[in-house]
Amino acid sequence: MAVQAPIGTMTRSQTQRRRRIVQTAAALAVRGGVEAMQMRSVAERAGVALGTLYRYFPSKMDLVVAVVTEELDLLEGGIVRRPPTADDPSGRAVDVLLRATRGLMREPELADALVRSLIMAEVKIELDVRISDLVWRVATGNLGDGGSPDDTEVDRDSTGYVLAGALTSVWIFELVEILKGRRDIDEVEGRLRTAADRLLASF
Amino acid sequence: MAVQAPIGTMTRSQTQRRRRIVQTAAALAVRGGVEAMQMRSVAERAGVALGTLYRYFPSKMDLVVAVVTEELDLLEGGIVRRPPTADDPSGRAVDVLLRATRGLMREPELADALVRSLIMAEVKIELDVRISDLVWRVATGNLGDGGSPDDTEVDRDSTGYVLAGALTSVWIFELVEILKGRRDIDEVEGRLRTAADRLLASF
DNA sequence: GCCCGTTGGATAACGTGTTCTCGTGAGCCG
DNA sequence: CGGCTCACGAGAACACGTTATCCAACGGGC
Repeated sequence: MAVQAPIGTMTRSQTQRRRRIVQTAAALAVRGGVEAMQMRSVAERAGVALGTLYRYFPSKMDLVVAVVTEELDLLEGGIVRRPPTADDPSGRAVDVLLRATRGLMREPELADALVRSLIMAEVKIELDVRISDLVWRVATGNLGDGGSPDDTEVDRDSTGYVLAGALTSVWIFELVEILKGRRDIDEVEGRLRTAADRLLASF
Repeated sequence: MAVQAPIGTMTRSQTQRRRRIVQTAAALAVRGGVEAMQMRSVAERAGVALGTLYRYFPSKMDLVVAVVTEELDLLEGGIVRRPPTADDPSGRAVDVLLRATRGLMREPELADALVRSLIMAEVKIELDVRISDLVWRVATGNLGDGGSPDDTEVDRDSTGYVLAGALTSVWIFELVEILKGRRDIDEVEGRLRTAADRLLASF
Protein backbone atom coordinates (compact mmCIF):
# COMPACT_ATOMS: atom_id res chain seq x y z
CA MET A 1 0.00 0.00 0.00
CA ALA A 2 2.94 2.31 0.45
CA VAL A 3 2.64 5.02 -2.13
CA GLN A 4 5.55 5.25 -4.49
CA ALA A 5 7.54 8.35 -3.65
CA PRO A 6 7.65 10.78 -6.55
CA ILE A 7 11.14 10.71 -7.94
CA GLY A 8 11.59 14.43 -7.56
CA THR A 9 11.45 14.28 -3.79
CA MET A 10 14.17 11.70 -3.39
CA THR A 11 17.53 12.44 -1.92
CA ARG A 12 20.57 11.72 -4.00
CA SER A 13 21.37 8.50 -2.17
CA GLN A 14 17.81 7.33 -2.63
CA THR A 15 17.96 7.97 -6.33
CA GLN A 16 21.17 6.03 -6.51
CA ARG A 17 19.75 3.18 -4.52
CA ARG A 18 16.79 3.06 -6.82
CA ARG A 19 18.98 3.02 -9.87
CA ARG A 20 21.13 0.30 -8.38
CA ILE A 21 18.07 -1.82 -7.75
CA VAL A 22 16.73 -1.43 -11.25
CA GLN A 23 20.06 -2.22 -12.82
CA THR A 24 20.53 -5.28 -10.69
CA ALA A 25 17.06 -6.43 -11.57
CA ALA A 26 17.68 -5.85 -15.25
CA ALA A 27 20.91 -7.80 -15.13
CA LEU A 28 19.17 -10.72 -13.52
CA ALA A 29 16.26 -10.52 -15.93
CA VAL A 30 18.40 -10.47 -19.04
CA ARG A 31 19.63 -13.92 -18.39
CA GLY A 32 17.02 -16.02 -16.72
CA GLY A 33 13.97 -13.90 -17.30
CA VAL A 34 11.39 -12.76 -14.86
CA GLU A 35 11.67 -15.86 -12.78
CA ALA A 36 15.39 -15.39 -12.31
CA MET A 37 14.71 -11.92 -11.07
CA GLN A 38 13.73 -12.94 -7.57
CA MET A 39 13.08 -10.32 -4.99
CA ARG A 40 15.51 -11.84 -2.53
CA SER A 41 18.30 -12.03 -5.10
CA VAL A 42 17.71 -8.51 -6.32
CA ALA A 43 17.77 -7.19 -2.79
CA GLU A 44 20.88 -9.12 -1.90
CA ARG A 45 22.87 -8.23 -5.00
CA ALA A 46 21.76 -4.63 -4.92
CA GLY A 47 22.91 -4.48 -1.33
CA VAL A 48 19.59 -3.49 0.19
CA ALA A 49 17.28 -5.25 2.57
CA LEU A 50 14.22 -7.00 1.30
CA GLY A 51 12.00 -4.56 3.12
CA THR A 52 13.81 -1.67 1.47
CA LEU A 53 13.32 -3.19 -1.92
CA TYR A 54 9.63 -3.37 -1.21
CA ARG A 55 9.63 0.21 -0.06
CA TYR A 56 10.94 1.27 -3.45
CA PHE A 57 8.89 -1.20 -5.49
CA PRO A 58 5.72 -2.29 -3.74
CA SER A 59 5.44 -5.40 -5.88
CA LYS A 60 7.57 -7.41 -8.22
CA MET A 61 5.44 -6.21 -11.08
CA ASP A 62 6.42 -2.64 -10.30
CA LEU A 63 10.03 -3.60 -10.53
CA VAL A 64 9.47 -5.38 -13.82
CA VAL A 65 7.72 -2.33 -15.18
CA ALA A 66 10.62 -0.14 -14.13
CA VAL A 67 13.06 -2.40 -15.95
CA VAL A 68 10.91 -2.58 -19.05
CA THR A 69 10.39 1.15 -19.06
CA GLU A 70 14.12 1.70 -19.34
CA GLU A 71 14.20 -0.66 -22.26
CA LEU A 72 11.42 1.30 -23.89
CA ASP A 73 13.33 4.53 -23.40
CA LEU A 74 16.19 3.04 -25.33
CA LEU A 75 13.90 2.00 -28.13
CA GLU A 76 12.32 5.42 -28.37
CA GLY A 77 15.70 7.03 -28.39
CA GLY A 78 16.81 4.83 -31.26
CA ILE A 79 13.72 5.61 -33.27
CA VAL A 80 14.00 9.32 -32.78
CA ARG A 81 17.68 9.24 -33.64
CA ARG A 82 17.20 7.18 -36.79
CA PRO A 83 13.59 7.49 -37.89
CA PRO A 84 12.25 4.96 -40.36
CA THR A 85 12.55 5.98 -43.97
CA ALA A 86 9.69 4.25 -45.72
CA ASP A 87 7.54 6.76 -47.50
CA ASP A 88 4.07 5.64 -46.61
CA PRO A 89 2.73 5.77 -43.05
CA SER A 90 1.92 2.10 -42.93
CA GLY A 91 5.45 1.23 -44.02
CA ARG A 92 6.96 3.47 -41.39
CA ALA A 93 4.75 2.06 -38.67
CA VAL A 94 5.68 -1.50 -39.58
CA ASP A 95 9.28 -0.43 -39.63
CA VAL A 96 9.16 0.78 -36.07
CA LEU A 97 7.43 -2.31 -34.84
CA LEU A 98 9.82 -4.62 -36.59
CA ARG A 99 12.77 -2.75 -35.23
CA ALA A 100 11.30 -3.04 -31.79
CA THR A 101 10.68 -6.72 -32.36
CA ARG A 102 14.23 -7.42 -33.38
CA GLY A 103 15.56 -5.38 -30.51
CA LEU A 104 13.40 -7.19 -28.01
CA MET A 105 14.18 -10.59 -29.41
CA ARG A 106 17.80 -9.98 -28.59
CA GLU A 107 16.66 -10.32 -24.98
CA PRO A 108 13.69 -12.62 -25.19
CA GLU A 109 13.43 -12.70 -21.44
CA LEU A 110 12.90 -8.97 -21.35
CA ALA A 111 10.44 -9.20 -24.20
CA ASP A 112 8.52 -11.65 -22.12
CA ALA A 113 8.61 -9.26 -19.22
CA LEU A 114 7.38 -6.45 -21.42
CA VAL A 115 4.45 -8.42 -22.68
CA ARG A 116 3.52 -9.56 -19.24
CA SER A 117 3.64 -6.06 -17.88
CA LEU A 118 1.52 -4.80 -20.72
CA ILE A 119 -1.15 -7.34 -20.01
CA MET A 120 -0.95 -7.86 -16.31
CA ALA A 121 0.19 -4.67 -14.70
CA GLU A 122 -2.52 -3.21 -12.54
CA VAL A 123 -3.98 -0.06 -14.00
CA LYS A 124 -1.42 2.67 -13.66
CA ILE A 125 1.28 2.24 -16.23
CA GLU A 126 0.52 2.95 -19.81
CA LEU A 127 3.34 1.36 -21.66
CA ASP A 128 0.95 0.47 -24.43
CA VAL A 129 -0.06 4.09 -24.79
CA ARG A 130 3.56 5.05 -25.15
CA ILE A 131 4.00 2.51 -27.92
CA SER A 132 0.83 3.54 -29.69
CA ASP A 133 1.91 7.15 -29.48
CA LEU A 134 5.23 6.27 -30.97
CA VAL A 135 3.67 4.34 -33.82
CA TRP A 136 1.25 7.13 -34.50
CA ARG A 137 3.87 9.83 -34.43
CA VAL A 138 6.08 7.85 -36.75
CA ALA A 139 3.24 7.09 -39.11
CA THR A 140 2.19 10.70 -39.34
CA GLY A 141 5.79 11.79 -39.51
CA ASN A 142 5.89 14.12 -36.52
CA LEU A 143 8.79 13.02 -34.42
CA GLY A 144 11.27 15.84 -34.15
CA ASP A 145 9.97 17.69 -31.17
CA GLY A 146 11.95 16.23 -28.40
CA GLY A 147 11.33 12.56 -27.72
CA SER A 148 8.99 10.82 -25.40
CA PRO A 149 7.69 13.00 -22.61
CA ASP A 150 5.96 15.43 -24.87
CA ASP A 151 2.68 13.93 -25.89
CA THR A 152 0.62 17.03 -25.70
CA GLU A 153 -0.12 17.25 -29.37
CA VAL A 154 -1.46 13.75 -29.93
CA ASP A 155 -5.22 13.51 -30.25
CA ARG A 156 -5.98 10.17 -28.71
CA ASP A 157 -9.54 10.06 -29.93
CA SER A 158 -8.88 10.54 -33.60
CA THR A 159 -9.67 7.66 -35.88
CA GLY A 160 -6.07 7.49 -36.95
CA TYR A 161 -4.87 7.13 -33.41
CA VAL A 162 -7.36 4.38 -32.73
CA LEU A 163 -6.11 2.54 -35.77
CA ALA A 164 -2.51 2.94 -34.71
CA GLY A 165 -3.57 1.47 -31.40
CA ALA A 166 -5.15 -1.44 -33.20
CA LEU A 167 -1.92 -2.09 -35.02
CA THR A 168 -0.11 -1.99 -31.72
CA SER A 169 -2.46 -4.63 -30.37
CA VAL A 170 -1.71 -6.82 -33.32
CA TRP A 171 1.97 -6.34 -32.76
CA ILE A 172 1.80 -7.25 -29.11
CA PHE A 173 -0.05 -10.40 -29.94
CA GLU A 174 2.44 -11.36 -32.58
CA LEU A 175 5.13 -10.80 -30.02
CA VAL A 176 3.38 -13.27 -27.79
CA GLU A 177 3.26 -15.77 -30.61
CA ILE A 178 6.96 -15.38 -31.24
CA LEU A 179 7.67 -15.92 -27.58
CA LYS A 180 5.58 -19.06 -27.66
CA GLY A 181 7.66 -20.24 -30.59
CA ARG A 182 4.72 -20.26 -32.93
CA ARG A 183 6.00 -17.64 -35.36
CA ASP A 184 9.28 -16.35 -36.69
CA ILE A 185 10.06 -12.77 -37.48
CA ASP A 186 9.35 -13.10 -41.19
CA GLU A 187 5.87 -14.38 -40.58
CA VAL A 188 5.28 -11.55 -38.17
CA GLU A 189 6.51 -9.06 -40.72
CA GLY A 190 4.08 -10.40 -43.28
CA ARG A 191 1.20 -10.26 -40.89
CA LEU A 192 2.01 -6.79 -39.69
CA ARG A 193 2.19 -5.52 -43.25
CA THR A 194 -1.09 -7.14 -44.12
CA ALA A 195 -2.77 -5.54 -41.16
CA ALA A 196 -1.03 -2.18 -41.44
CA ASP A 197 -1.86 -1.81 -45.10
CA ARG A 198 -5.52 -2.01 -44.27
CA LEU A 199 -5.45 -0.13 -41.00
CA LEU A 200 -3.26 2.77 -41.99
CA ALA A 201 -4.15 3.19 -45.62
CA SER A 202 -5.22 6.75 -46.33
CA PHE A 203 -3.07 8.54 -43.79
CA MET B 1 6.44 -33.12 -15.90
CA ALA B 2 3.84 -35.87 -15.92
CA VAL B 3 2.33 -36.01 -19.36
CA GLN B 4 -1.35 -35.37 -19.47
CA ALA B 5 -3.14 -38.62 -20.21
CA PRO B 6 -5.12 -38.46 -23.44
CA ILE B 7 -8.76 -38.34 -22.55
CA GLY B 8 -9.57 -41.38 -24.62
CA THR B 9 -7.54 -43.68 -22.43
CA MET B 10 -9.22 -42.73 -19.18
CA THR B 11 -11.44 -45.05 -17.27
CA ARG B 12 -14.95 -43.93 -16.52
CA SER B 13 -14.16 -43.01 -12.95
CA GLN B 14 -11.20 -40.98 -14.10
CA THR B 15 -13.30 -39.04 -16.55
CA GLN B 16 -15.78 -38.35 -13.83
CA ARG B 17 -13.09 -37.25 -11.44
CA ARG B 18 -11.72 -34.91 -14.05
CA ARG B 19 -15.11 -33.42 -14.69
CA ARG B 20 -15.70 -32.99 -10.99
CA ILE B 21 -12.42 -31.13 -10.65
CA VAL B 22 -13.13 -28.76 -13.51
CA GLN B 23 -16.61 -28.00 -12.26
CA THR B 24 -15.37 -27.33 -8.77
CA ALA B 25 -12.68 -25.07 -10.13
CA ALA B 26 -15.16 -23.21 -12.28
CA ALA B 27 -17.48 -22.68 -9.37
CA LEU B 28 -14.68 -21.23 -7.30
CA ALA B 29 -13.45 -19.08 -10.15
CA VAL B 30 -16.82 -17.55 -10.91
CA ARG B 31 -16.92 -15.81 -7.62
CA GLY B 32 -13.50 -14.78 -6.52
CA GLY B 33 -11.58 -15.19 -9.72
CA VAL B 34 -8.38 -17.00 -10.34
CA GLU B 35 -7.03 -16.24 -6.91
CA ALA B 36 -10.04 -17.77 -5.22
CA MET B 37 -9.46 -20.88 -7.23
CA GLN B 38 -6.71 -22.24 -5.04
CA MET B 39 -5.34 -25.64 -5.69
CA ARG B 40 -5.89 -26.78 -2.12
CA SER B 41 -9.50 -25.64 -2.11
CA VAL B 42 -10.22 -27.19 -5.46
CA ALA B 43 -8.73 -30.48 -4.36
CA GLU B 44 -10.56 -30.46 -1.07
CA ARG B 45 -13.96 -29.53 -2.47
CA ALA B 46 -13.61 -31.89 -5.39
CA GLY B 47 -12.77 -34.63 -2.93
CA VAL B 48 -9.38 -35.51 -4.33
CA ALA B 49 -5.92 -35.28 -2.91
CA LEU B 50 -3.66 -32.43 -3.88
CA GLY B 51 -1.30 -34.84 -5.60
CA THR B 52 -4.15 -36.26 -7.62
CA LEU B 53 -5.22 -32.81 -8.72
CA TYR B 54 -1.71 -32.26 -9.94
CA ARG B 55 -1.77 -35.56 -11.74
CA TYR B 56 -4.75 -34.40 -13.73
CA PHE B 57 -3.61 -30.81 -14.17
CA PRO B 58 0.14 -30.38 -13.98
CA SER B 59 -0.17 -26.70 -13.19
CA LYS B 60 -2.81 -24.26 -12.12
CA MET B 61 -2.65 -22.71 -15.55
CA ASP B 62 -3.73 -26.01 -17.07
CA LEU B 63 -6.71 -26.04 -14.82
CA VAL B 64 -7.57 -22.47 -15.70
CA VAL B 65 -7.34 -23.34 -19.37
CA ALA B 66 -9.66 -26.29 -18.88
CA VAL B 67 -12.22 -24.06 -17.20
CA VAL B 68 -11.94 -21.37 -19.83
CA THR B 69 -12.21 -23.91 -22.60
CA GLU B 70 -15.59 -24.98 -21.32
CA GLU B 71 -16.67 -21.37 -21.30
CA LEU B 72 -15.55 -21.05 -24.87
CA ASP B 73 -17.56 -24.11 -25.84
CA LEU B 74 -20.63 -22.40 -24.50
CA LEU B 75 -19.90 -19.28 -26.48
CA GLU B 76 -19.37 -21.20 -29.67
CA GLY B 77 -22.57 -23.08 -29.10
CA GLY B 78 -24.48 -19.85 -28.65
CA ILE B 79 -23.04 -18.39 -31.81
CA VAL B 80 -23.83 -21.42 -33.90
CA ARG B 81 -27.33 -21.59 -32.51
CA ARG B 82 -28.06 -17.92 -33.09
CA PRO B 83 -25.64 -16.61 -35.69
CA PRO B 84 -25.22 -12.87 -36.04
CA THR B 85 -27.48 -11.28 -38.59
CA ALA B 86 -25.57 -8.26 -39.82
CA ASP B 87 -25.18 -8.40 -43.55
CA ASP B 88 -21.57 -7.45 -44.02
CA PRO B 89 -18.70 -9.60 -42.81
CA SER B 90 -17.20 -6.89 -40.69
CA GLY B 91 -20.53 -6.30 -38.96
CA ARG B 92 -20.95 -9.99 -38.25
CA ALA B 93 -17.45 -10.29 -36.88
CA VAL B 94 -17.92 -7.35 -34.55
CA ASP B 95 -21.23 -8.87 -33.52
CA VAL B 96 -19.59 -12.07 -32.41
CA LEU B 97 -16.88 -10.31 -30.50
CA LEU B 98 -19.29 -8.00 -28.76
CA ARG B 99 -21.49 -10.88 -27.79
CA ALA B 100 -18.46 -12.64 -26.42
CA THR B 101 -17.46 -9.49 -24.58
CA ARG B 102 -20.82 -9.08 -22.93
CA GLY B 103 -20.93 -12.74 -22.05
CA LEU B 104 -17.51 -12.64 -20.50
CA MET B 105 -18.18 -9.44 -18.62
CA ARG B 106 -20.93 -11.21 -16.82
CA GLU B 107 -18.12 -13.13 -15.13
CA PRO B 108 -15.24 -10.70 -15.15
CA GLU B 109 -13.17 -13.09 -13.14
CA LEU B 110 -13.41 -15.68 -15.85
CA ALA B 111 -12.70 -13.07 -18.49
CA ASP B 112 -9.57 -12.28 -16.63
CA ALA B 113 -8.67 -15.93 -16.57
CA LEU B 114 -9.31 -16.21 -20.29
CA VAL B 115 -7.06 -13.32 -21.12
CA ARG B 116 -4.33 -14.57 -18.89
CA SER B 117 -4.48 -18.03 -20.38
CA LEU B 118 -4.35 -16.60 -23.87
CA ILE B 119 -1.24 -14.66 -23.09
CA MET B 120 0.54 -16.73 -20.55
CA ALA B 121 -0.28 -20.36 -21.17
CA GLU B 122 2.79 -22.26 -22.25
CA VAL B 123 2.64 -23.25 -25.87
CA LYS B 124 0.09 -25.99 -26.27
CA ILE B 125 -3.37 -24.55 -26.15
CA GLU B 126 -4.67 -22.52 -29.03
CA LEU B 127 -7.65 -20.78 -27.63
CA ASP B 128 -6.84 -17.80 -29.76
CA VAL B 129 -6.91 -19.94 -32.88
CA ARG B 130 -10.32 -21.16 -31.92
CA ILE B 131 -11.55 -17.61 -31.55
CA SER B 132 -9.99 -16.48 -34.81
CA ASP B 133 -11.54 -19.44 -36.56
CA LEU B 134 -14.90 -18.53 -35.16
CA VAL B 135 -14.62 -14.92 -36.22
CA TRP B 136 -13.50 -15.92 -39.66
CA ARG B 137 -16.22 -18.48 -40.14
CA VAL B 138 -18.82 -16.01 -39.01
CA ALA B 139 -17.45 -13.28 -41.22
CA THR B 140 -17.44 -15.48 -44.27
CA GLY B 141 -20.78 -16.93 -43.32
CA ASN B 142 -19.86 -20.60 -43.18
CA LEU B 143 -21.02 -21.84 -39.85
CA GLY B 144 -23.54 -24.56 -40.36
CA ASP B 145 -21.36 -27.58 -40.58
CA GLY B 146 -21.32 -28.83 -37.09
CA GLY B 147 -19.71 -26.52 -34.58
CA SER B 148 -16.21 -26.32 -33.29
CA PRO B 149 -14.19 -29.45 -33.80
CA ASP B 150 -14.35 -29.33 -37.56
CA ASP B 151 -11.82 -26.85 -38.73
CA THR B 152 -10.60 -28.75 -41.73
CA GLU B 153 -11.87 -26.31 -44.27
CA VAL B 154 -10.31 -23.13 -42.89
CA ASP B 155 -7.25 -21.95 -44.76
CA ARG B 156 -5.16 -20.42 -42.03
CA ASP B 157 -2.74 -18.77 -44.42
CA SER B 158 -5.23 -16.82 -46.44
CA THR B 159 -5.10 -13.08 -46.19
CA GLY B 160 -8.62 -13.02 -44.90
CA TYR B 161 -7.81 -15.36 -42.08
CA VAL B 162 -4.79 -13.31 -41.11
CA LEU B 163 -6.99 -10.24 -40.96
CA ALA B 164 -9.55 -12.02 -38.85
CA GLY B 165 -6.71 -12.94 -36.56
CA ALA B 166 -5.66 -9.31 -36.40
CA LEU B 167 -9.15 -8.33 -35.40
CA THR B 168 -9.06 -10.98 -32.71
CA SER B 169 -5.84 -9.48 -31.36
CA VAL B 170 -7.49 -6.11 -31.18
CA TRP B 171 -10.41 -7.61 -29.36
CA ILE B 172 -8.27 -9.35 -26.81
CA PHE B 173 -6.45 -6.16 -26.10
CA GLU B 174 -9.66 -4.23 -25.69
CA LEU B 175 -10.76 -6.93 -23.29
CA VAL B 176 -7.66 -6.26 -21.27
CA GLU B 177 -8.45 -2.57 -21.24
CA ILE B 178 -11.95 -3.22 -20.02
CA LEU B 179 -10.61 -5.42 -17.27
CA LYS B 180 -8.24 -2.67 -16.26
CA GLY B 181 -11.20 -0.32 -16.08
CA ARG B 182 -9.87 1.88 -18.84
CA ARG B 183 -12.72 1.32 -21.30
CA ASP B 184 -16.41 0.61 -21.27
CA ILE B 185 -18.22 -1.61 -23.71
CA ASP B 186 -19.39 1.24 -25.92
CA GLU B 187 -15.89 2.49 -26.44
CA VAL B 188 -14.79 -1.00 -27.28
CA GLU B 189 -17.61 -1.35 -29.75
CA GLY B 190 -16.56 1.82 -31.49
CA ARG B 191 -12.97 0.76 -31.68
CA LEU B 192 -13.78 -2.71 -32.91
CA ARG B 193 -15.98 -1.28 -35.65
CA THR B 194 -13.32 1.16 -36.70
CA ALA B 195 -10.76 -1.60 -36.94
CA ALA B 196 -13.05 -4.20 -38.47
CA ASP B 197 -14.27 -1.84 -41.17
CA ARG B 198 -10.73 -1.47 -42.38
CA LEU B 199 -9.56 -5.01 -41.78
CA LEU B 200 -12.50 -6.88 -43.19
CA ALA B 201 -13.65 -4.57 -45.93
CA SER B 202 -13.84 -6.43 -49.22
CA PHE B 203 -14.77 -9.87 -47.95
C1' DG C 1 23.12 18.80 22.06
C1' DC C 2 18.64 16.03 22.27
C1' DC C 3 14.33 14.06 20.73
C1' DC C 4 11.30 12.26 17.21
C1' DG C 5 9.81 10.55 12.96
C1' DT C 6 11.36 8.33 9.01
C1' DT C 7 14.58 5.33 6.48
C1' DG C 8 16.88 1.24 6.04
C1' DG C 9 18.90 -3.37 7.57
C1' DA C 10 18.21 -8.12 9.24
C1' DT C 11 15.24 -11.61 9.58
C1' DA C 12 11.19 -14.27 10.61
C1' DA C 13 6.76 -15.44 9.19
C1' DC C 14 2.87 -16.19 6.10
C1' DG C 15 0.23 -17.74 1.76
C1' DT C 16 -0.10 -20.33 -2.10
C1' DG C 17 1.70 -22.97 -6.15
C1' DT C 18 4.38 -27.05 -6.60
C1' DT C 19 6.93 -31.21 -5.36
C1' DC C 20 7.97 -35.13 -2.50
C1' DT C 21 7.26 -39.10 0.62
C1' DC C 22 4.88 -42.80 2.18
C1' DG C 23 1.21 -45.95 2.80
C1' DT C 24 -2.84 -48.45 1.01
C1' DG C 25 -6.00 -50.74 -1.81
C1' DA C 26 -7.28 -52.55 -6.52
C1' DG C 27 -6.39 -54.79 -10.61
C1' DC C 28 -3.27 -58.18 -12.88
C1' DC C 29 0.07 -61.71 -14.09
C1' DG C 30 2.30 -65.83 -13.01
C1' DC D 1 -2.56 -67.32 -3.71
C1' DG D 2 1.58 -64.11 -3.61
C1' DG D 3 3.65 -60.46 -5.41
C1' DC D 4 3.83 -56.38 -8.66
C1' DT D 5 2.34 -52.08 -10.31
C1' DC D 6 0.21 -48.01 -9.94
C1' DA D 7 -3.37 -44.60 -9.13
C1' DC D 8 -4.82 -42.33 -5.17
C1' DG D 9 -5.02 -40.22 -0.51
C1' DA D 10 -2.82 -37.76 3.23
C1' DG D 11 0.15 -34.63 4.45
C1' DA D 12 4.85 -32.69 4.90
C1' DA D 13 8.13 -29.99 2.62
C1' DC D 14 9.83 -26.51 -0.47
C1' DA D 15 10.07 -21.97 -3.26
C1' DC D 16 9.14 -17.46 -3.75
C1' DG D 17 6.23 -13.19 -3.41
C1' DT D 18 4.77 -10.56 0.29
C1' DT D 19 4.17 -8.82 5.04
C1' DA D 20 5.46 -8.04 9.62
C1' DT D 21 8.81 -7.33 13.53
C1' DC D 22 12.47 -5.16 15.69
C1' DC D 23 16.25 -2.28 15.96
C1' DA D 24 19.96 1.04 14.55
C1' DA D 25 21.08 5.20 12.01
C1' DC D 26 20.07 9.59 10.31
C1' DG D 27 18.26 14.26 9.92
C1' DG D 28 15.68 18.27 11.25
C1' DG D 29 13.39 21.17 14.72
C1' DC D 30 13.73 22.65 19.63
